[in-house]
Amino acid sequence: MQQDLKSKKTQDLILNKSFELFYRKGFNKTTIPDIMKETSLSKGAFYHHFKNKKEVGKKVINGIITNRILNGFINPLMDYKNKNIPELILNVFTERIKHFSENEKLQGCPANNLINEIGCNESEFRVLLRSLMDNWIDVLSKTITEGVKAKQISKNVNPKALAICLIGSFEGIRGIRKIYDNDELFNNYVLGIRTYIVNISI
Amino acid sequence: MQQDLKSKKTQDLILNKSFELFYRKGFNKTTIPDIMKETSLSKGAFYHHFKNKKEVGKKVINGIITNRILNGFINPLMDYKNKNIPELILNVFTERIKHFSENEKLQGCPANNLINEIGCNESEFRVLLRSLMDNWIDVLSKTITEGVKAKQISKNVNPKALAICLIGSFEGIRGIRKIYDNDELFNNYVLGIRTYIVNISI
DNA sequence: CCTTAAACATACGTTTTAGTATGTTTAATT
DNA sequence: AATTAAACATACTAAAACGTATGTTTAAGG
Repeated sequence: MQQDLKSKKTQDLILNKSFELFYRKGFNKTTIPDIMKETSLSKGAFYHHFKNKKEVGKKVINGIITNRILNGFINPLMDYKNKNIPELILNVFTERIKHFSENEKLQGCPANNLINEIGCNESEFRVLLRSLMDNWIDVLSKTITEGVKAKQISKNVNPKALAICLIGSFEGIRGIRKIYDNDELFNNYVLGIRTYIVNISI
Repeated sequence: MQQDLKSKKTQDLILNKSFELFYRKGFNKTTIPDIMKETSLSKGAFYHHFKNKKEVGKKVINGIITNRILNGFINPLMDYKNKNIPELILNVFTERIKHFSENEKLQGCPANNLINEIGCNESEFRVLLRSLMDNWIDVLSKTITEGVKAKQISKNVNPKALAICLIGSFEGIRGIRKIYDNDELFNNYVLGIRTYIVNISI
């Protein structure tokens, strides 16, 4: 039984280090020797626990990356009761961005990086990333719908369209920010989104 | 003199095929043998004309990719005289997207792909891509400023903030679209941006 | 305690790629 | 026409990566 724990622990170690390298260097630039050097384990350990890099990639998406999006951006949208919804949305999409670490600013969004790097070339990754985005879009749409119902957001707003614009702009900006060294882009993004949200708020 | 022409022609051939492969497979996944197979030339030809893949990458960015953005998205913003500027912007950012080829839908934006794939890891690419984006942001900001001056856009709008939101959302959506197989995302994006533009128009 | 299997480590074979070096052809110059 | 240099082609080297095969250690179970 204790062996199971050890196995799980090394698998998690490999997955965590893999995530960090995928995030820092990209999936394609990361090699299995790269990963195992970070873990201080051998190549034998890697192939004992995983079939190949692709399997690791899928588990990183389904685990670490999905959880990051869930914890950071989806779950916070779900407890909208007794809250002003435009304010909640503004908080999730613009306040949060201000407190990103330097790494998160320079390295962008792990999910969006993967989508752009191998989006159209790996159908298995594609499916996983798509259901992640589908979920995000869905939850945000529903939150916006609640905002409309609560008469906090204009009835003219199409919830899914707004959701997609918010998520799209957020990911786009996090990508473009990678080629800059200061926060001007983020600051302007916050301003522009605030204007949008204010204009559709009641 | 005719030799110069031939040299230029093969260089262009290599650059064009490189662009296609970078666009389709990504920069890192594209090898020099890959490129030369497409040109039906030998590896000797490659190293006769270029130092390495990185040099090709820089020339592809500065040439083909920059020109695509210029022709498709920057220059159309520059002749705003006698035009309704909100309409012009809407046209550039939403009408254009509807007529993308299937490849352009599945493969996203070449510039944004590169930004996300190697944005923070290659300082020379970074500089080139940044000046491209700077130019885009600048031209769009100025066009929006003209719209404000012409009393077609609300004075409450910060031109640079709006420019960055428009470009960011556009690139973000083009990225996310890569994991989908239909136009629902694009259609919702168009709707959401239209709402934004309409709300700030006078 | 002894067996056995899991958890690794080490070594190796194969393939791929970058880059070089050298050969050959073509075209410009004298 | 002969020379020369550019425009390629071919062959090769070295390094790196993937994946495997086989060894060794550790821990669980009878």
